This record gives sequence, C-alpha cells and structure tokens, in this order.
Amino acid sequence: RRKEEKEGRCPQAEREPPLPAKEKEEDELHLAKRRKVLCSDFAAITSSDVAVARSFLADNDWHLQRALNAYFEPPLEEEDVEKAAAGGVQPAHPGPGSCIDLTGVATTSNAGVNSADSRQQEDDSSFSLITWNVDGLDLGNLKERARGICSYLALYSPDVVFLQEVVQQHLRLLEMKASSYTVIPGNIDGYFTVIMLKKSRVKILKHEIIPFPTTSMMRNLLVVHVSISGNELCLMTSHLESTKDHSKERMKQLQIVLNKMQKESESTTVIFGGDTNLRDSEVAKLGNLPNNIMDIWEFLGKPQHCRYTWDTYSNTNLNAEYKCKLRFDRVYLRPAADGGHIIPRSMDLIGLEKLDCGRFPSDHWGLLCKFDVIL
Amino acid sequence: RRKEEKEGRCPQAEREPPLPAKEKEEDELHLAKRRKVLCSDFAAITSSDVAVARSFLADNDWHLQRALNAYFEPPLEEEDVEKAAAGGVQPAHPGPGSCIDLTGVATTSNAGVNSADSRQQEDDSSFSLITWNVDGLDLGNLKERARGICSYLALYSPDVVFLQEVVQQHLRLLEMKASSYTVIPGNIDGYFTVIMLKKSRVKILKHEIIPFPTTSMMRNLLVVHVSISGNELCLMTSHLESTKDHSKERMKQLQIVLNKMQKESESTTVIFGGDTNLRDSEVAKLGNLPNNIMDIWEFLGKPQHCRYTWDTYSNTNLNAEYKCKLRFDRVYLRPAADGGHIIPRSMDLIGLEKLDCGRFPSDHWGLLCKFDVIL
DNA sequence: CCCCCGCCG
DNA sequence: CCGGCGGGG
Ligand SMILES: [Mg+2]
Ligand SMILES: [Mg+2]
Repeated sequence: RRKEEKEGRCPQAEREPPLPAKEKEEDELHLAKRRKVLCSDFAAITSSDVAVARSFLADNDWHLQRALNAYFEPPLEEEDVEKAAAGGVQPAHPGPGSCIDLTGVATTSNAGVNSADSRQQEDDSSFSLITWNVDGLDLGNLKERARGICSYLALYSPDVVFLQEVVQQHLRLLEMKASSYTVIPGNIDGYFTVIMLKKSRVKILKHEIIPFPTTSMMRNLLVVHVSISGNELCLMTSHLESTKDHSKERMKQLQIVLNKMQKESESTTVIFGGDTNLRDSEVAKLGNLPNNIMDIWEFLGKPQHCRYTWDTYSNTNLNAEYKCKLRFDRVYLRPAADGGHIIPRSMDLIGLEKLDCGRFPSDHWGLLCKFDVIL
Repeated sequence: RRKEEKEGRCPQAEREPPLPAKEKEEDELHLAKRRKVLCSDFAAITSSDVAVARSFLADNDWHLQRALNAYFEPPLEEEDVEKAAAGGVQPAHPGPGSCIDLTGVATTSNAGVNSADSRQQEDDSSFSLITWNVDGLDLGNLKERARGICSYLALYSPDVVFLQEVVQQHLRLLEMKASSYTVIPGNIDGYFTVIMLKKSRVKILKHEIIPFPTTSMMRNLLVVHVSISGNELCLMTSHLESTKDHSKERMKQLQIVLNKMQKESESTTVIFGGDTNLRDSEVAKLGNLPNNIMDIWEFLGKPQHCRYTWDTYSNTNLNAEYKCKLRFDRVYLRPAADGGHIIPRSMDLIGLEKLDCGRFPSDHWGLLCKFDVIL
C-alpha cells in the first residue's frame, strides 16, 4: 500500500509536513498556474481578455470576487445562476454598472487553463456534475455562503448537481437563482440532499428515495432516473452517516448504495456522488468496491490536487485548531453494460475562494467532475 | 471463528439472549452447586459443619455475609484478612459474639464444591492467584467495597494478588487487614496497581516498574520476581489503557507486556494478570499471542462461567442502562522452558455477591486462578 | 467503563 | 466534522 493511498488522519498519521525547498518551488509553479486559471475565468465571465483580467486580478490580490466587483458596478440581484444555466451559453456580460455575485472560481484544475472555454460548450459529447456538501448546519454567514454556492453553479453550469446538508434557506435561494434547474430534494425538514438537473439538458424519468433503516441522522439515498443526450442515467446522492464513531452504520449505508447501484438495469449508467464520510479502511473492510463500480478519483489516477475534500489545513470555516484532511466526498460510476458511453475525464475541487465574509462557501470543497460522452 | 470466541459487544453484537428452557434447568443445577460451595465456605470460615452452614445460610436467603453476621455477634474489627492469611491455616473461629466482615463468596466455581477445603491446604503442590480491578475511581461506598475486597482475599487466601485501580484508601485498609501480605504498589498518586505477596509463602527477589511511554492514563507494568516453593516466578500486573477509543495505545502496551514476558529468563515461570481492557480483535491484530504464551482462560477450554469479567448484565455497580459484557481481565502464562512446573487448574469469578450497600465490591468481577505445582 | 450526545478548540 | 472531554442513560 503506497503512501499516497493513505488518509490524512490527524494525530496518528499525516499532519501536513513543513514544505521542503523543492516542494516550495512546485508551490510557486502551482501559483502561476492558478493565476492563469483565474485570468481565464475572469475573462470568460466578463467577456474581456486576459490582459484586462490580469490587471483587475492583480489590483485585487488575485481575489476573483473582488476583481469582479471592481469590474462590475453596482450589484446585480439574484440573476446570475439563471442566466448562466439558461441556454448553456456563456454568462452574458451584465454590462457596466452591475456586479455579479460570483464568489470565486479558483480550481486546482487538471482540466487545463481553458476550462472557462470548455465550460461554454454544451454539446452532447460531454457531461458535467458537481457534488458538494454545502454545510447548511452552520448558520454563520449562511446566506452569503449559499450565494457563493450558487455563483459556483453559475460559473460551471454543470448538467447535474448533488448537494448535501441543504436547508430550506438554500431551497428558496435556488428557486430564485437556479430556476433553470429542476431541484429534487431528498427530504423536507432539517437538512437533506438535493439533486439538481439542468432543465435544458436532462429529462427526468422518475425519482425515488431509499431509506437507511438504521440511520440516527435522518440520512437516505436519493435516486433519479434521467436521460441525457440519449443516454439513460441513474443518478444518486447521499450524505452517509457522519463521524468516525458511526463507522458501522456508514458501512451499512455504503452497502445499500452499492447494492442499489448494481441492481439498476444493465443498460443504465449509474453515477453516485455525495458526502460519504468514508475512510479508506471502511471501504476495504467491505471488501473494496465491486469490480463493476469505480471510484472516479481512483480511476483518474488519484490526482492529488483534488484528493481531500474536507481539509482543515486549508479550509478555515470550522475555526479548527486541529489539522486533518480526509477524502469524504466521492463519486462512483457503474458503467452501462455495453460500456464506454460515459467516461470520466477530469475532477477538480471548487469553492476554494473565500467570500467577503472571510469564510469559504462550505467546510467541504465541492467536486466538479467532467465526463466524455461517447455516442 | 466460533461464536463462543466472540465478544459480548453491545449494540452490534451479543445482547444477553433470553434463556431457553433447557438453559434454565442448567441454571437451577448451577444454583444447587453454588449453594454447596456457599455451605462449604461458611463451614470453613466458622469452623462449623455443613449442616450448621446450611441452616444459617437458608435462614439468610443464601447471603453469606448475612449468614456469617448472624453466626458471629457483634462485629470484629479489621482482623479477618490477617487471620486468614497468617499461617495459611484455616481462619480461626473468632468465637461467639464476633462478626466477620466477609462479604460474600459465591463463585461460579468449576473447581468443585470443596474449594473451601482445598483452600485450607497450603502445601507446595498448588498455587493460587487473584486478579481484580477494584474500581477505586468510584468513590461511592468505597470503604465498604474495599472491605468486601479484603473479605474475599481472606476467604481465598491466595498466594498472590494483583489489584488494579487501587487508591490510597485501599492501601491503608490493606495495611490493617492484610498484614500477612507484602504489598507492592506500582505508583503512589492517583490510582494504580498493586501486587500482594503472601509473606509466609512467597520470597521476593526484586521488583521493577516498566513505564508505558505513551500512556495518557498513567498506566505502567508492575513486575515482581519471586520464588515460591522453590519455583522461580516472575509476576506481572497492569491496567492497560482503558476504553475502546484507546485501542491503539492499549495494543502498544500489550506488546510491551508480551515482550517483557518473553525476555525473562527461560528458567522462570512468568505470569501476567490484570485488567487488559482488551477486545479479542486487538489481540488478533497483533498476530495473536506468541506460541509460548498462553491465555489461561483459553488454555482451560474457554469456560463460559468465568468468561466475562466486566458485565453490565449482572453487575449493577454502574447503574448502566446499556447492556454489555467483555472479557477485560485476563491471565497469561509463559511456562518455564523445561515446562510443566506450574499448570493452570481452574479459573473462577469472585466478587459476585452484593454487599450490604446493595452494590458489588467492584464493577469488575475478580478472577481466582489456581495452579498445580509439579516439583 | 458501554454508547451516545453536545461542547470545545 | 476531528479528537478530547465530560455528562446521561
Ligand atoms: Mg457537515
Ligand atoms: Mg474502572
């Protein structure tokens, strides 16, 4: 078992090591790349060019939110997600005198610097998905953080969104700001998951809610059957039982998820994404994933830039003294039997920029996952 | 892995099953045996015969403490343990008008009904040991419970005693009531272990305290080198890191104990006994015990009557709603190289009778372990 | 000293 | 939502 397969556990295992000189250099390289991505994103959003983008970003300490606020004046209300998603076209230039409520777009992209361009294409050859635990249980800055989430959805305009820890406040905001999506909640009260489906692209066939019989946290499995560009898909999300203590219940729930994925019709591509709260040892105890189900992060070669979706080293939302990082958020794929219709292409973290309130949209990073669709 | 090897874990595993009819019968048989043992014990303590014993016990609902109080009037102070242990002879009849502070003697004996008789013999052909976590952290009824412990020691008059969770109050009581033993504490402050050695039988060569470098609970390993009837013995006790959460540290400590046991001179018989807080899975993770070290309970064929030493089904000291039983207290033997000098014969639970306060001497049952000594 | 919960940093 | 701790059942 190689080191990179291990988890960033806290006292026992991998604390963040102080960077040796060589890694510091790599870090600077990384910074340069990140700025390129920021420029590209800024340019795409503002319909300006990279030179303009670079100047606004440099003037604003490379905070995309601030740079965009400087570019657009004054604020524009509650429209951006709709616009972005409506026709799948590039977000319209709101014109001078408006401000887009976009929080930030830095990704640790491995999809190239022109992600802003590829995002504009909506054809049948690709498919994108975001899964994100939006931490609705943290009431601090909830509204601003929820807007931040919406801004990221507007930016990436994914075909499918899985959210966890959604509360009513999110639903109301999504109604306004993401009316181009059909929102299917997994529950009504408390906090729950939702699946959002881009109306222009995704045809909903049916949905179902699979209970977890022994959950103590009201968790369940939300399943939607859809068709996208002629492909039959079964989309699932869940927020598996939280905390280390509930390992046993979590493993039961994972087993239910895996069973459900395997029971679906062979002609269907099944995608599960969500906050699994899993530790690798738990998956191992269950005998690892069945052969026909892949962990997309593993399939993509375990890219380190998007490994840890919960990480108190870099995410300060919890004000946590302790340092710990874990790969809680995962995406599983069970391909259709005749194979190769939908192939994972890239995975990136999203939500990496702080909002005006100084906090991130969530204590989890989101995962943006892109697929190639072979017709 | 057979069912009987499993642990009585709580929500996940073996709750106490309702007794089927057949087992109820066995239970009644068991009761009869238990009463025989009580009679035998009563007769031995009072120097009376079984007929007298039976009448006093029957008149007192088979509570040994009450029966003895009825026999002896009024109370005798702080003398019983000394008397019992002093010369290895049968406890002297204190005479009418005195009361022995003996709490109870029910065992789940598999050593036969004449344990009271065998106890009287102090020859070189046998050897006995008690290990007991006396729960000095529970201040409720501590004095009465400590006296209860002393009474059991007086009753069984073992050659060696290992106690855990001893506090100063115990030491003061032991000074008075068990002056026929040399008491070697593993620490001074807080709670700690002690090894007690019957002066008349055990010759102390040296003792040592092995620290557990990473304990967060001040735990250590107390080791005494002695000679008994010409046999060279190394006696060890410890109270390994408590609670499920501290599994990792506990396993480290167990490894230290096992290493220490194996490092002792080949000519020495090594006996470890104590509150290990172990779960079987932890021992398995360490690759099970080394070949030359035996778990005496396993060696004796895993007798069910003395399996669980911590058991909230039958021990109400914790007022615990939850039901759980575990084999925390264990005795390990590493025989001397030329083998066969000291052979485990029996194991029994002790401390099974409630005191006047309605509580047991400890939340743990004690273990009484007898050995045959081959010269 | 079981499990669960809630609080704290 | 980590791990530690303290309280309740
Ligand atoms: Mg959360
Ligand atoms: Mg204890």
